[in-house]
Amino acid sequence: MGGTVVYNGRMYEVHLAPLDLTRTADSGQCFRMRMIASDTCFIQAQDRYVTVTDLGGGRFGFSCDEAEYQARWANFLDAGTDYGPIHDLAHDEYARQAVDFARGVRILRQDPWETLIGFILSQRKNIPAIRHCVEQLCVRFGRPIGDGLYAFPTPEALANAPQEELAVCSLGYRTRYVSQTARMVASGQADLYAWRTQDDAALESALLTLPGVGVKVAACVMLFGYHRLNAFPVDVWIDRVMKNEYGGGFPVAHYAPYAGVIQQYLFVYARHMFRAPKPEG
DNA sequence: GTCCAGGGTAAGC
DNA sequence: GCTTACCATGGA
Repeated sequence: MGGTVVYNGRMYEVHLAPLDLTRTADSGQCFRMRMIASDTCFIQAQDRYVTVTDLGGGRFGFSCDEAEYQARWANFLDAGTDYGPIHDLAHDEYARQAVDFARGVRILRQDPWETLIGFILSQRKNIPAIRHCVEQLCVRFGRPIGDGLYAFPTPEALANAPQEELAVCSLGYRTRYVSQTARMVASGQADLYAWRTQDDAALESALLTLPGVGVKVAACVMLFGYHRLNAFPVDVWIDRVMKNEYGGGFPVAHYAPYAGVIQQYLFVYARHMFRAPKPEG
């Protein structure tokens, strides 16, 4: 824990609003993004890493040059999307509260393979446990990229890993899911990048053919790995919100084609409310 | 020590 | 089609 924090002396400054580093890092969509100070987060994705500091006033400092920011991190943080019109869709009191609380959370554009493995691991685990598993996989099977850091493992690396070595990463019964899915991807039987051209329904069907991927994990991979903003994952938290606040039927269609974004705000808000319940509530 | 976690699967109805 | 037990592990 703690890990290595790298400041390489470079700093590229950019305006990016709204962006809430803390709530995005803790939003359960990315397991290699974490706060390392109250205003600074450390992001690892595939074989790259960066430190981002909130400078105030919507300005952020990236520990890289402009070329790398433009080539990688602007896209990762979905800098090109205007979230304002999505926020305006909130049409009931609870949704408005969720948007107000979580409006700085962005839907990150993560790599499909990395997202797929992360969410296969996620089943019946809490977020800190998922982070631990992902980090173990990187350390044990990822390529060293300097400064004590490791890339996310390739499909080939996980496909060739003995299951007993995978199990050391606390994967539990998910070990065979990871192993089998990695083999399908490494062999080309499942071409995650070709699937980018499929429509939502076809993409979901393709994801559901992978071992350890059901409708919920498929929705998470679609939303966070393919940026399909209408994908609507229902986990235990969203299930509670739908039952407690919406009588069991959330108006998903009202938010099309951005239902997944609202879902993410509801997820972040619900977890916050559970941790910090209202006085007298 | 207990309860729970960004669920999937297979068996049973 | 819809329920239900079972799955391993660690965090809170």
